[in-house]
Amino acid sequence: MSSSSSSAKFCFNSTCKNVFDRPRKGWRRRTGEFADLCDRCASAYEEGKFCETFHMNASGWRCCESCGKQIHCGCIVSFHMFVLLDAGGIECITCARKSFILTPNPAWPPPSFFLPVLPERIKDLSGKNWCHIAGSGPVPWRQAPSMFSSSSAHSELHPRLPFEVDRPSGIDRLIGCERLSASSLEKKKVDDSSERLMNGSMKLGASEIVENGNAGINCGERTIPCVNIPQKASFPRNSTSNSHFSLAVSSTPINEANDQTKVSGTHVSRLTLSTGIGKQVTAHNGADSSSETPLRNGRPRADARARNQLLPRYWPRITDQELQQISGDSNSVITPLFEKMLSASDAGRIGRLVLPKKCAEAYFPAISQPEGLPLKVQDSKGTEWMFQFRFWPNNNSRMYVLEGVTPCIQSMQLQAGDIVTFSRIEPEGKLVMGFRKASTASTSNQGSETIVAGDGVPMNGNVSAKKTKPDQASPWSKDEKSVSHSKEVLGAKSSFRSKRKNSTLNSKCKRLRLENEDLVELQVTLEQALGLIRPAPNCVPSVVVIEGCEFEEFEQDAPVIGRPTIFATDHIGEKIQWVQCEDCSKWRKIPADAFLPSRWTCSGNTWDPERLLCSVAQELTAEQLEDLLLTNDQIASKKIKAPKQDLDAVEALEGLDALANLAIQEEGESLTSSSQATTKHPRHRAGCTCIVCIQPPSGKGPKHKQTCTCNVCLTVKRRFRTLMLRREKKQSEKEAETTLNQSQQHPYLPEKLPDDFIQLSASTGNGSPNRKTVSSDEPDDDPSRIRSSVSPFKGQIDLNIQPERDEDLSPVSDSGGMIKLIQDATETYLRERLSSSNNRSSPASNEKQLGGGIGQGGSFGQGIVYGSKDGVAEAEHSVASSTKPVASLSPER
DNA sequence: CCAACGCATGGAT
DNA sequence: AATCCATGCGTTG
Repeated sequence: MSSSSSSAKFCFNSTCKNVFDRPRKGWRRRTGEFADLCDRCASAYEEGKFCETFHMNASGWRCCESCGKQIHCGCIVSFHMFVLLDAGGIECITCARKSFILTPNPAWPPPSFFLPVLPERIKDLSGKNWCHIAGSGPVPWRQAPSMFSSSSAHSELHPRLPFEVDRPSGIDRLIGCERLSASSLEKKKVDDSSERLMNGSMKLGASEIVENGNAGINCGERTIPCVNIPQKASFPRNSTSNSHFSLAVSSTPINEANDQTKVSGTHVSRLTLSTGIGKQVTAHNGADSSSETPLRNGRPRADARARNQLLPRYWPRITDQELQQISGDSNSVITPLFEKMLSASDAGRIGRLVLPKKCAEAYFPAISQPEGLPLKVQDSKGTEWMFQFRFWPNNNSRMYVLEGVTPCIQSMQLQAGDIVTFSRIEPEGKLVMGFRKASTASTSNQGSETIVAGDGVPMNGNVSAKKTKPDQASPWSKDEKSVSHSKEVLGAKSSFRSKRKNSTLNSKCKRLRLENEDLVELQVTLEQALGLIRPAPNCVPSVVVIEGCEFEEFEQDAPVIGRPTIFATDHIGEKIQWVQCEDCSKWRKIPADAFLPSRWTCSGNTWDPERLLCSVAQELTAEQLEDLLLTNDQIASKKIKAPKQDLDAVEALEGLDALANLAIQEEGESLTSSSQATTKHPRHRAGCTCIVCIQPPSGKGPKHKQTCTCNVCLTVKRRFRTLMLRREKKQSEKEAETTLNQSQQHPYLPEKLPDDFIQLSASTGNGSPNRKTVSSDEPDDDPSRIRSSVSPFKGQIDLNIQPERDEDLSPVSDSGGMIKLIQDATETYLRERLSSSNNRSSPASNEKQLGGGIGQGGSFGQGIVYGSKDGVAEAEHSVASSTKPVASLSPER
């Protein structure tokens, strides 16, 4: 492998030139090879004293801004010893590690710069030539952009290297790569890389480009036509973002073994630690590529398999915390390999984790027999698990699975939507499995890994209470956010809708996998949305506490969307609201019963003519306002405490969520895509709560007796009624439209039970899923089928019915529980419905009130009810009512 | 009857 | 159009 170093018999240290018999490896040269040193120099290097020993008289010494320690900044030997500070100056790596400020530093060549992929002619630049560049003074900033370019291009082609630890957020990557160039990701590598660079890069001025002249040399003959790349240097977009890097990897020089992968990784890790370039590199991390393979002298197997790029969704985004967790205090080098969001079946009790083919082939042992191999994988706690790594033949291809993962998954308490990460500990090569809960909210100052999304309870969009997070209790109460919140909410909602319906908007959303940025957006907007939901005028929501969560139920009128306000009591004890003007952000006092349109300004302050103008000062002092907001936040944060600790509760809530989602799903769409962070499984809709999706691993769900009057059951019953009413409404509308009065349909019967409803019911109540009798596969529009199964005249709902089989009216196999519950609900519903048909009142009138009869929206006192046909209102309503069984009919289109 | 296994299917990319 | 992969489902023990 080494042309120069292996043949060299002299110490690479030009000031030494000792002759040695057995070279010891020193720093990594730009060629990717290592400087062969004599014992003495190698020792000095390993002790971090090389520059002190040999370069004391050289230029480029600077002091750490924190501890004052002197670092030889201009030297390749020491470049891993410091980071460049944004504000200028440097900080030694020790201090940087402490302060976690390893922000991207574009100054240094990318790791790839040093990797052994350079053409031979470039290798000749090593040694003193390089010293002239790097060792002669401060970091060559001017080279940065071009280096980045090559970095980007190159990193694209390399598996993720040990140092390449994403910031938890990964947002910049999303921006720079996944989001902006999503469409290009699957293209050929060259196009791909170029495009990514273009998209992900900060455009540089022409002068900078020119100044990057030598970048081209370095790029040389790489697969990526680097000539083009400097045009669009891939500068970290998020240079302003608060990123930091994992420092879990060792920054100390590591003696190299024969493993080139590790070698480069080790080297690079130093590099990254010192420069932060890694973050930029991670913008394309993990993307193995065929083009790297022949160039690298890495482990043959990995290279041979790392022929194809991993899909971005498998790129490891392991966080520093995770890495540190994995690596512990050791100096192990962690190589994040890939990650995967658990699908329902992955997390299910089958115990098979489907591995992305390319990942499996790239990073796991080669297997030729379907039986595969036992694979030892260590989790982050150090527990070792033995899985069977195997494959099935599939369409002339293979499908790789990891079998026997259930215990591990359970021990990690993972569920669909959570993410498992696979890393490798070097040099042992041990596989480590980490995980990241989908619900892991953003930590501290780092963008969000994912905002609550996967585990459903809060983010299913079903909590209509004024859900807020303690730390963000009132997003709309903050000026900067309140400016556009109302528009944003509606816009975001419709945007989600669009994403779900129109895959052309964002192809990545086809799988309903929300990228981090979306999630951030979602968090904000949903929060805002929840803040916007108001009981309809004259409607007092009943508050139900379910498993510690407080829900508002809108039994009569669906909640409506309006301007968020803060309810308070004024000094004379009168109940009031405070509302913020969208234009001037001043807070105005309005009556407690006032309902405002989502966009409200002072000019709408009809209650206080003196404060009709934005120019008029607000009544509240800053202090009062602060108190108000604080109080509001506290109240809000009290409202929802997701009982995550209680699995049963979660499951129960998920059940409710499922029911809640029905209304949406009926329409074939859902706002709850946020809850479905996992890949949507093709035969189920988003938010699917079928057996596979929601069953607890053990298959044992919470059981409810027939007579159970717990909140869950009651709510389910109510929900069912709502569902029936909606169905009925739909049906009657259909009838009205077609003016086919001879419809054979019993007007009070739903055409069918939504599939998911059946599934949920069966699974929730039965606890012993039987997928053969619970089918959601085929949309069945034949009313007669399910109708028969829910026929009140049979007094039973056969939740096990197969929609395909009319004759399947077998009695419920369920032991009672939820099915009975639904049965009761059905009866109740029918009873009520029959009586109300005599004096037609509630549902219809509600509907009229809400939808204005035509469904085009109407006004409510001071407020505005968004029309039902714009889709948004419906969506909002769905969100609002999702945990609130809505007895009234919501406007349907 | 049930769970596990392993292939087939079909939606998504 | 090809491939991937989530998961359905028939088969087997």
